[in-house]
Amino acid sequence: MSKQSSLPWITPAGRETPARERLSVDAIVDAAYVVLNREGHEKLSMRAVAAELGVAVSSLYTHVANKDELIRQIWLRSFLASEVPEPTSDPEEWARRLRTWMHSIRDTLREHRDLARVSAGQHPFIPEALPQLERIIAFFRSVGLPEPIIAAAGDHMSTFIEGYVSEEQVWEERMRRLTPTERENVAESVAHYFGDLDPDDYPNLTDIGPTLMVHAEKDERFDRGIEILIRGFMSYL
Amino acid sequence: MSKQSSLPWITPAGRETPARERLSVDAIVDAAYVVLNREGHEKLSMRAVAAELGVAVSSLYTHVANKDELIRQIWLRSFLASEVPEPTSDPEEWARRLRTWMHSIRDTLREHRDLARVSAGQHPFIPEALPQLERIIAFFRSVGLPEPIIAAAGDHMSTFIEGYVSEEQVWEERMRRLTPTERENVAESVAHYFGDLDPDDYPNLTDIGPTLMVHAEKDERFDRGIEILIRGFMSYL
DNA sequence: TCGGTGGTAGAACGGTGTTCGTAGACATCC
DNA sequence: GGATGTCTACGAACACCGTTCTACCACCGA
Repeated sequence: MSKQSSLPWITPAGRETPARERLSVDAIVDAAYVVLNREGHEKLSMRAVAAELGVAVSSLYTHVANKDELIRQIWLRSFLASEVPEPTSDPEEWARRLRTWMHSIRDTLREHRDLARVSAGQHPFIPEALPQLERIIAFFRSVGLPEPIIAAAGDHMSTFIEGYVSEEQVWEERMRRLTPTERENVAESVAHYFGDLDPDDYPNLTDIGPTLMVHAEKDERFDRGIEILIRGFMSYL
Repeated sequence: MSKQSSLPWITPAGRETPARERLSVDAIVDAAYVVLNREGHEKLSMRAVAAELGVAVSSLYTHVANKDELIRQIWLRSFLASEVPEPTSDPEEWARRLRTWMHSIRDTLREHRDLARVSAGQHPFIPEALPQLERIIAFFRSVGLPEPIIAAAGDHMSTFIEGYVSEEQVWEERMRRLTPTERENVAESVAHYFGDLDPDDYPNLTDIGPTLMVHAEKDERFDRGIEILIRGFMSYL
């Protein structure tokens, strides 16, 4: 870099690096993602992000109004990254594309620890998100869904996926705190938990209680969940 | 109270009230509800709850392990308060009861500011919640839903309602921050926001964008949302 | 009447988001 | 080339937060 007038192999006293590598919103969001992945959403603080960048906390506020806006930026990046499927008027093909789209959203939320919890409650009405929103509406419209349903469909989809992944990660967090031997016996202790109930008091729970909690075949549950939604959507065609 | 051995009309020096009104989990949860309603979830702190009770912060910790447990207690009270409908095998009647149940859950969440946000992500598997859970399963079973669907149905229902009410209240919060004149023009500015878009770039958004955002007829949106869900459920009968 | 017990309280610790004034690097103009 | 002004990183500080520790003190049973 030619920022310094002194010769490059002579560093000015008291200054290790040329420094003043300019910050940017992008760099800040990058760092926030790193912190989020490594430490989880509870540890995602302005100080942690600043430390990740090797920068003072107060410097962040030149580029980002506050923590809420930083979180909105994090959400925005993942929202824009999602590949909205191409429109189609064939219901079967439409449902197939919707399914794989929902899977891909779930997967990106899964990849980044706690991104789901951070994303929940964000609205896609800010200007930067409009092109993506346009594509989403185009897709929902293409199969011939009535307009009032389209508005509900998008919300429904995102709240379901975010809620699902959040819950999944809460569960994983809880598992992470267990000892290895405890972890192995989870299925067993779940069975006991419901098995010990008095069948007279809890006829239904003793019956199907365990299936409520078994998160082993997680993907099955997700698939069943989105199938309920898709059937609901398709009933309006 | 007969806690003092001294005569009741003689108060010991330096002590205005008999004091030492014993704390309890119930009293703490009461106070937490008051704070939540009055100040919102961001202001719900251990210190605020303690102040509401006129008590030291540290005193709370003899009755409640930490803030997470306090929140779980708050959620538990609202969970137990919900009146689960009676089972029925008539699909039409079943759907009707499910609808009114979901309405009532939404209403209690609405009543207490930010209760929805606080409730999200709680699991009904703690022992105190089991009787209620038993009733819920009994209801879902009664119409003949397949077992794998039942597990998904409960989750689906609660994440939808919680997500819906949270979003609604975020919107209201935003409105609360506006000046009265701004508030009057919200519908207008929404129309402008989407109307100013180039129809060539955003054919779908200019068409139905406004219907996405109009929260005036909120209840309609909620009803459409739960109808999608119920149709999805019923498709498995 | 005397201990022991258990709930209360105050102070403190380490963390948080945010604000403010300062100081320095850069680009621009004279 | 030198002065000017703008932009931005920075350190310190403020007002909070959840939680812990220790001392105190009212009550209970002996």
